[in-house]
Amino acid sequence: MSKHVTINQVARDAGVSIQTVSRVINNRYDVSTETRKRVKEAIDRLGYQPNAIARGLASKRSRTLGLVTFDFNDIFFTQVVTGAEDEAHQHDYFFMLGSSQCSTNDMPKYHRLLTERHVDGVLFAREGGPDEQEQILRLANEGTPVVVVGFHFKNQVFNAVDIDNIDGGWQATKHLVALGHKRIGCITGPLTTQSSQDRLLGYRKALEEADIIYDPSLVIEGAYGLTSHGAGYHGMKHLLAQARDLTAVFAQNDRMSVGAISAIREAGLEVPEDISVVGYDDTPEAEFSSPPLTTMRQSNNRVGVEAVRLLLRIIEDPDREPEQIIMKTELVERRSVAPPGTARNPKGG
Amino acid sequence: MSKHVTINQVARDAGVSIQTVSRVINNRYDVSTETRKRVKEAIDRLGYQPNAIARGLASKRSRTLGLVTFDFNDIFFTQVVTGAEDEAHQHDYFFMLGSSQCSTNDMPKYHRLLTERHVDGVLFAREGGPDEQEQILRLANEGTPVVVVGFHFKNQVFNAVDIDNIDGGWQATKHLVALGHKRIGCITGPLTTQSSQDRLLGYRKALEEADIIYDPSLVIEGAYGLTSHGAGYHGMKHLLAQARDLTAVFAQNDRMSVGAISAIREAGLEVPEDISVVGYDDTPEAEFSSPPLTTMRQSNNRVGVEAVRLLLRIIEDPDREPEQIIMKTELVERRSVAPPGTARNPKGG
DNA sequence: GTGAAAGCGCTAACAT
DNA sequence: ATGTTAGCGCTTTCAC
Repeated sequence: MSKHVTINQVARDAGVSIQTVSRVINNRYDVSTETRKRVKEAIDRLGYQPNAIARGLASKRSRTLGLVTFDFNDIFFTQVVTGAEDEAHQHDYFFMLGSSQCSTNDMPKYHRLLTERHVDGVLFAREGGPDEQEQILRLANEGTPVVVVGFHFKNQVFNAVDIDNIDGGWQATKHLVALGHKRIGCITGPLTTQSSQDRLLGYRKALEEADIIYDPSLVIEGAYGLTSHGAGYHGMKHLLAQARDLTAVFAQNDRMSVGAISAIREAGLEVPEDISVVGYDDTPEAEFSSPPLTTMRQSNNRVGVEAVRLLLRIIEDPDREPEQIIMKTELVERRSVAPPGTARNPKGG
Repeated sequence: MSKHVTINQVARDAGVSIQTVSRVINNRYDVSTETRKRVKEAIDRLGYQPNAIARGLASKRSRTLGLVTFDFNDIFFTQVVTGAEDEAHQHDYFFMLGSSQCSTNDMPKYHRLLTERHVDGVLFAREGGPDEQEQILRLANEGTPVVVVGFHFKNQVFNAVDIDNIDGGWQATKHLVALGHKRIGCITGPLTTQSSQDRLLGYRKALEEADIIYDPSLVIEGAYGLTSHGAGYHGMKHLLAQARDLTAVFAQNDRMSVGAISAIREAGLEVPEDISVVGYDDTPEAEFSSPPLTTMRQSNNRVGVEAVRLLLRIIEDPDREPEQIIMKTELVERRSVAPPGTARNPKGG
């Protein structure tokens, strides 16, 4: 219950008007060096901290950003959030959480963030369904600063920071193809998400380039988030039943890869001797799972940082042209991949 | 840029004064049913949303909570956060993120949350060092509503929600002991954390009860968070070199277990035939790693929910007695554990 | 039960 | 370069 110092006391202490103090804390140029110094001293002396709530009310800028995430259990998003939070703090912004699911007939949380808490902008770190995407577009059209992360709109340039998933899927698959694999399975993420579709597109592209005919029965849909491991496991079981001549799998995230490997082992097969596995994300477990995972690496932190920078730019200049930042991925080679036919004893051994 | 409806317009529309509207939105009892109805209609008609910033300034209650986490990459905390956020929203509270590390000579983020953003309370979902703990105690003494999660103070009752880690470590180890294991290794979390110390305490207790002499050379310190896998891997390598007669390991989180299993395999041994492994957390990967992990399960979401409830109670009544909520853990049996000596061929085969 | 007045701590627009 | 005057949109007294 320590009494907070107000701008008033600082003004009195420094022998200036409230206004002048305001100018100093807002770094305005029109204050004489001497006055500025005097005010700053008073601020330090009294330990004054401007009240962000009052500033927000008066200036109509809350210096608060809304954060909408699907869940904190997907490594991509948690890393993005970490980067985003850091960058926001650098600019004296704070994030407010608006992630949690709401009861169906409720208003979306980000809406409340906008109308009640008056956040200056919103970072969407989840790919919602078409409904939500439409909402996002509408929001942006109404002039709300919005940046999306982890997906982007294909038919228009929208403020977004994303990973080049087509290229990622292509690189992952091409790596397998280059080693001589011809029967390559694919366990996708949820095909409602663009990232999964894109990674699948990259997969197909790599096959085409190698004149390998695309076989839909080698593709099975998995899941992101907490259920990934299970999805990878069951997906792999299915693929194994589907095609015993499979020699490689591209699982669209590392968690699914781990689940897939589990299923492969259960079938009495070895990774990579019988079946090679490529993951995606280069999560921490990738390096230390058995075998260590060949996977696609991307700087998710960086995605968060760039997203906040972009969002801040939009807040400064709401009329600026939309900008789409697509970042690259790189292949990390470990031990879950080998040329086909390296099994010590043929299949099932 | 849609003009926000203000309380003024609602008052005019309903033909009442501003205060009456205020009373209605604050659910005060001293409004006649009829007036209340009229006001509510006006609110709906105009789509009025009270401006939380203005309310905060006037009432000195921001309806905002500060959230301090170590990082979002530890499953315990992310799940706690998910539960906490949900519960907060139910009570019209929002969370502000104050997690990120700050430059050394900077003020801690949670301090800015308190002095600048005027959050009504702070949830500490990380166990900082002694310095931070002292800060937390000081904050609380000054009357700031604070709840800590994931650890608690042993020498005093402080507002905290935590897991009974001693019991958890005891259960995990006892399970191994009951199967006949005598040489049981332990890969702890960072021993600077209470949870790791407690789990270790439980481990020792279980050994003692079985008259197994505690051998410090079987205990090695690992890590939480992103580096867990690596720590588990290296820790296990170390243990294996240290004691070839080891038949079981209690790794204090699932990620370390996965890393440990990797190391065990690399040494040409099998899990659980040669070495049994018990993890902790029952993370999603536990079920689908190979082999599926026997581990300790706890409801982390629930921890978050209870923490917010407690925090809200404190905010309502700052003078209430401190309360410490310690939740239980349960063992989940899967396939990473077997009685000792089940190897098909003896060690190294 | 309802309204009028005052003010939360700051910024904006205009003065000087 | 600095001060004055008005609010921002609410809640809080305290009237009636």
